[in-house]
Amino acid sequence: MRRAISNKTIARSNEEFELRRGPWTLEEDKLLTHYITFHGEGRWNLLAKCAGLRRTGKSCRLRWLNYLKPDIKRGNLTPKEQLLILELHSKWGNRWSKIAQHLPGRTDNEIKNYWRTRVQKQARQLKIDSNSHKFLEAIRCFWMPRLLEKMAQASSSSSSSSSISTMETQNLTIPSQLSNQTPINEKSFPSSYSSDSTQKSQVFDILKNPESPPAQSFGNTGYSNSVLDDYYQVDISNFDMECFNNSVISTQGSGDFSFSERHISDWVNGDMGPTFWDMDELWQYRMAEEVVGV
DNA sequence: AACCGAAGCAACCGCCTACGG
DNA sequence: TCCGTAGGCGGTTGCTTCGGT
Repeated sequence: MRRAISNKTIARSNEEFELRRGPWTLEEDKLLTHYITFHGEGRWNLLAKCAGLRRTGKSCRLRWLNYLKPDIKRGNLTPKEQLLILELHSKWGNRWSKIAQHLPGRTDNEIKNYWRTRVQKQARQLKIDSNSHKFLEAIRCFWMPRLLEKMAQASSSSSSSSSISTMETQNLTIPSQLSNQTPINEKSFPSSYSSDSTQKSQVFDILKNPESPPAQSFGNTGYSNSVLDDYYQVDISNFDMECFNNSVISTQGSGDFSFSERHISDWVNGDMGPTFWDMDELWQYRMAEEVVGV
């Protein structure tokens, strides 16, 4: 009997110290949030013990930073956020946390997931290495222009003074440090991007100086209530590759891409091959033809 | 309605670095 | 200088959800 009780006690003791894994429960979230609210972050292992959580310190830290922290922004990435990710990734590569510093409310994990699920998916479908120059060039020439156009369109719909048409986006050149052939400068922005030079230069500053403190980045800091937010805060559900809708892109000269009147005309007349209402189809079709050279 | 594959994402793992003793 | 620990980061895994058949 004594031995039975002893074994039971030992078993319970082991159970008590056994670390939990897997999805967090509501109760655990409450414990962690409550503890941090009153005691602050840091000393994660100690925090886990004191809060009564059977989790590793690492696990607690991750849960807090990626999910529970009050300023975490949920929902789809806006076009401007996507653009910034593309731009910063071209500069820094997989430095997710560094990139995340410039997207207030977004976590490195979220950005990493976005890159892997959305961006790398396209590379896989095209059978090209997502780290290759070819793919980076494709992003610069195809994806980014569409994001810019989408943002401009959104701004034009909210502001009667600035309008943008597809035709106006001809010869669009994307600011990027990805390629040396396209040095970043303020003139790189389409003229139709904004009639307000102040707005244009603010966007330019962020892309040009990503090293600047996050406080000067997008979102609710620095430029809070700035034109940037009014200008680019677009809530477009599931917006990413569908940004290519209606777009027709051609190659010109030394690898620079621009919208061409001829292709627009072709598109209007329905001579553009696959139905371009399907984004993946468009992407694969045009990329295979223009970039991969198939 | 059931099944299945793909996509999305939360969580974990392992490695690296910084720091204090 | 070495060692142990904590924290941070990028890569990977696996569960859940969604959409198609």
